[in-house]
Parts: sequence; structure tokens; C-alpha cells
Amino acid sequence: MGKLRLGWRRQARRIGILVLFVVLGGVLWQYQERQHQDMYTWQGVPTWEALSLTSFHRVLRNDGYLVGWSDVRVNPLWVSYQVAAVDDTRIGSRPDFRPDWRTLWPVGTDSYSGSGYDRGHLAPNYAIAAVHGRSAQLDTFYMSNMTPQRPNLNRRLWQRLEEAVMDHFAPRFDRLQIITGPVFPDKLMDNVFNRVGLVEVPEAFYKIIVAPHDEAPLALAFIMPQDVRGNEPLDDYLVSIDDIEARTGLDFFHELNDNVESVLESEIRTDGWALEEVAKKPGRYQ
DNA sequence: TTTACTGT
Repeated sequence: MGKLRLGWRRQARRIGILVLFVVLGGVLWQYQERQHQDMYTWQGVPTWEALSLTSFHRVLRNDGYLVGWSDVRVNPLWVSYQVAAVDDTRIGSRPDFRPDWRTLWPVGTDSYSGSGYDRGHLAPNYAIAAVHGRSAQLDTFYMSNMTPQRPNLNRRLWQRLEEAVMDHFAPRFDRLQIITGPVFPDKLMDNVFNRVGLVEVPEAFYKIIVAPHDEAPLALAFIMPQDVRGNEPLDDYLVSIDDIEARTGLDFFHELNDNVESVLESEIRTDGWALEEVAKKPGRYQ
């Protein structure tokens, strides 16, 4: 009887130690995940405002940027990365696109063939490569960083916006935080069969650019639709961050002080960006 | 080529 009791106690102690290690491991993992996310975000990664099928996502870590991946849309719902001004504008040669097994859905590098859509980068090749290096550049070619974009948007209007970020905005501020992603129609069923392979086709794309000063951060936000010519002035597409939250169901910068957050997100303020100097700059590719 | 495809 006494022997049995001793054995039981020993067993309980072992289980206790095992549980302790699992919990400790979990806490450390969380901590490291948090450290990693802090490198690529400002005031918290985007979260969903209300729990819904279409805004649910999981975070994929990459060198140089993070992705909020949706298994429902089979799309990145957001990417988050930081850029700074660079002296050396040379980058490594453009690599091949790569499948990403983490998406679970088989999105191949040829999935968009013949669809009329480009494999549009969300975290851009050039900016990530110039700021974060070769390994980060390779990561931007994961199919989990792509979303279907019409060529006139991807190669012209969107390209002009990305060029403005690196050549015009980054040199004006020490550091920029950028979040970009797709916008889908309000009603899930209206668009559910509008897909390239398994990948749902967005109706538009957003980009939020923040100069992250703690007291008085500045932000520009854009929504650009698929159907553009490509030579439109960039400032035609200015919106507030609240507008983007309303269209995507995401909550940006939720760790920000509420007063600062509401000012930053509700207004369209272009002071300090000198947008007019680049808004009408023609694209490199006609 | 700071975008990307199609057709070779």
C-alpha cells in the first residue's frame, strides 16, 4: 500500500516537471515571437476588430517582413515592414518566385498563368532588398507575399507609390513603418468564386506609411483599385486609416495611446510629406 | 530594369 502511494507520488512529480517545462517553453516561445514581431512592426501587428472568418489570419515570419496569412482568402491580408533611407541603391538580381509550404494551400509559382493578373508583391522586392539584404529579398518572392494585381496597377501606379516611398519619403524621415494589403468586397459570397487558382482576387489594395514619432506620428494612407490606367496622381487615392479599417475589418496600431491613435487614424493629413513633389511623377515602365 | 508577362 505504502509502495503504491510512493510510486504514484513520483509519477505526479514527473508530470509536474513536464508541465512546468511545457509552460516555460511556451512562455519563452511567446517572448521570442514577440521580440521578432517588434522588429518589423510599430505599436502592434494588425489584429481583427471583430472575430470573423474573413479577417482571421496567422502570422508568418520572414527575414525583413511579417505576413498575416488568411487560409480563407488564400491571400496575405497584410504585410508589415520597416524601411530607412539607403546610400547604396544596388540590390541583388531578381530571383525566381518560390512556393511557400506554410500556406498549406498549394499556391504554385505558375498559379497565375494566363489569368491576366500579375503576381504582385505586397512586401516589395526593391525596398526590402535595399534595406534588409539578400536573404530578405529572397523571402519577398514567396508566393505567400503575392496577390493578384492587374498589370496597370502593379507595374505603374503601385510601382510609382513604392518608388515614392524609397526615393522620396524614406530620405525625409529616419525610419518608416509600412503596412500594406488587399481589400475585398464587403460581402463574402459576392467574391468567393472570383479566384486565380485558389487565390481570391482583391478589388483594391491599401498601403499605410507611418513616420513613427512617439508623440506625434505622421501617416499617409492609400487605397488603389485594380482598374486604373496607371498615370493617375497618387494623391487621388488618399484615405484615412479608419477608412482602411472599415474596408478590411483589421485594427492597426492597437497598442498606440487611444488619443494619439484616434487623431492619427481619423484624419487625412499630408503636412510634412511633400506629396505634391512626387504625386505626378511618371512611372519607369510605360 | 526599384514592375512583370508571354512567347520563344
